[in-house]
Amino acid sequence: MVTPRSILKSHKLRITDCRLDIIQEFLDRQVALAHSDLEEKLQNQFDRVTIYRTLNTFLEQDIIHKVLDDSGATKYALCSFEDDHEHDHEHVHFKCEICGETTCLDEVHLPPIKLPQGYKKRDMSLLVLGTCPKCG
Amino acid sequence: MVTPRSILKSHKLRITDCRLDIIQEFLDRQVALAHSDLEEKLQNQFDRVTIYRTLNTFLEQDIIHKVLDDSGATKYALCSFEDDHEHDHEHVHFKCEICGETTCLDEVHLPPIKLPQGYKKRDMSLLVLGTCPKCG
DNA sequence: GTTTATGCAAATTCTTTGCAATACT
DNA sequence: AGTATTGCAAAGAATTTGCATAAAC
Repeated sequence: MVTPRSILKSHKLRITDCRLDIIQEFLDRQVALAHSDLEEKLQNQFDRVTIYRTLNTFLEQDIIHKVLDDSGATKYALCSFEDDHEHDHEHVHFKCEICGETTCLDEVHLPPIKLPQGYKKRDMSLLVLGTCPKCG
Repeated sequence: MVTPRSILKSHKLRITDCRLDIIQEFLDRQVALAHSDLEEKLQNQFDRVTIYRTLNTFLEQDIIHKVLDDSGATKYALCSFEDDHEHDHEHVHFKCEICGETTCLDEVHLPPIKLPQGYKKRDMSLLVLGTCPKCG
């Protein structure tokens, strides 16, 4: 079972309240979160800087990844730990233009893409913009 | 033929040096550019603020579009004026992890994607990360 | 006890806004 | 001439850095 604690332990990171709370937040809401979302949620519990540093630590450790966003804001989401076998490097996200939420569509898989001569692919991210079920 | 001048005219925008130079820069280099790239290139010719405003004007007029980037920097690229028929709302970009350049892969087309129940798509952007022909 | 994370202050970078001067049509 | 754009100064976000204190192992 995946818990904030187990995630930190498996990455050999110290267990602190801020880290636990941030991971918990990602687990609870299955959407991509920006620094500002976390700051708002964990209001006054942790310093703004600590949240930045925590996010950067998690990025380095591949606990979270950046989610592309058209608005300019940097958003993050948990890397999926289910299919951990080889970190599948394929991200499909949906951003609702009404509520602004970005969700990971883990169940959607990208068909193979043919790239022009000479290009070598290592990772792919698809961002779909539109209307989500809640807002539709 | 597409020239900086013709682009501005067809969008009913006034013809100014800054606008001409920025469009020219996009035409010359077929890559996505960040504000900082333009600032560097047009060094001391125009104010930083003017470049920001020009980019925003072009965005509103659909002369350029934002290109997703994993680095956090906002990048822009010209909208393709060839297949102008209905602004096809499908963007495929390739970012080389070695030289950092992002290019539009106009020749690559996304196969139709099946979204889960309730999601309605309006636009899609694919970012492929890897190695480009020059760096490969 | 040693190492690492946190909080606070402050520095940097990125982006927007207001307003007078300038350039475009 | 009338309107939109530019440059400059300044304000406001977003993000990073340094250092002493506090917490984790």
